[in-house]
Amino acid sequence: MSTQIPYATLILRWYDRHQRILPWRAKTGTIPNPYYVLLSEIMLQQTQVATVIPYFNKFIENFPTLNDLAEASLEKVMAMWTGLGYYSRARNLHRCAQEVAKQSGEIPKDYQALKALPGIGDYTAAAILSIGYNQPYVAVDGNVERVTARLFAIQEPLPMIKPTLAALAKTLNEGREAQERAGDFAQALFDIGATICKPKNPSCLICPLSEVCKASLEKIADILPIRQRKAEKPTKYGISLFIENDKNQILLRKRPEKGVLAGTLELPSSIWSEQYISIEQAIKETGCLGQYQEIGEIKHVFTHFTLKVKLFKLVSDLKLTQVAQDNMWIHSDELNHYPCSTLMKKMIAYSTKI
DNA sequence: TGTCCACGTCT
DNA sequence: AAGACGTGGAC
Repeated sequence: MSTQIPYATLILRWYDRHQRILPWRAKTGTIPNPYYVLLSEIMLQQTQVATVIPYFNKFIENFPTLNDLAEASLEKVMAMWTGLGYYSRARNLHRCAQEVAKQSGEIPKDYQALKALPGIGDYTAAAILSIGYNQPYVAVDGNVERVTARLFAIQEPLPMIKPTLAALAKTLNEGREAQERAGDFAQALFDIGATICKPKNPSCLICPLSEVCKASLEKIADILPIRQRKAEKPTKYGISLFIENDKNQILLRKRPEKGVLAGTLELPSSIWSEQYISIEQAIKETGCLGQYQEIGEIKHVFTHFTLKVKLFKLVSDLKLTQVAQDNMWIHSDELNHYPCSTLMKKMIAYSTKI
């Protein structure tokens, strides 16, 4: 007969011996500073602890209280955020401080009120309530997701399984101990995720949960959580024609007002399709009759697809058919006066060098 | 040296 | 409601 020690007990026992010392963290037995918690949690969004530490210290030196932050200029706040990335966090943080200062001056103790503040979403609201106010919320971030997926050996892929993982994570603090030590419990989960249950090479041998962790027992911890391989972006193919006259002007035309690179200038080009078409067909499509020589291939990555374009250069006289009526001749130096995509600049620069 | 990617919030 | 945000770390 075996009795199962609750997860929360194992986690808290470990935390009492192995917790990290962090500048925003309250010393054991002391009341946390909710402003420190809020500031650190905003900084920790998408950013690692080691990166955040010097920024947090600098902010606390300059803005010891939330009121100081609210009264500071946005410029100063932005300047101090420099290098930390995701700058909308800094703008939102500043607005958040101002809203709190304007209201009660106290950071809300209520989930909905917190979420209504700029820059605070599900995760951060739960983190502030648990760590800052010792309320039994489970803040589910990527670390907690990973710990949960391993603890229960969840093999379905993210992001599909995200809601299930969040629901499971929220069962971890059941029991009197974790309810009473909500802040410690939340931070304990983060510490385990960061120092033991790492994304790669998890240290199951020294993990307080190893004997109850399904993934560890099945020796599959290192492959969890499984992520959906994001759909490969399709590749499209096109042919573009580089045509220069004796005044060093380049033949360009305007793309349609809708769709990719709407309304920008382009080299006369075939439609981008699933595979390369022949140069003869591209000539017919564009209406730019003549002899061409292939000069290279340009690769360009859009959000939704990768584009490969074969570049051809005109090596004979040009004869335009009616299809080509809208074409215009532009000198490459004048190009800046027209809307022209990076892709086209790339292609023109390449062609000009040849 | 570049390329890929993290996974919280906002729009 | 998919995509943008921006840095640093992994390969």
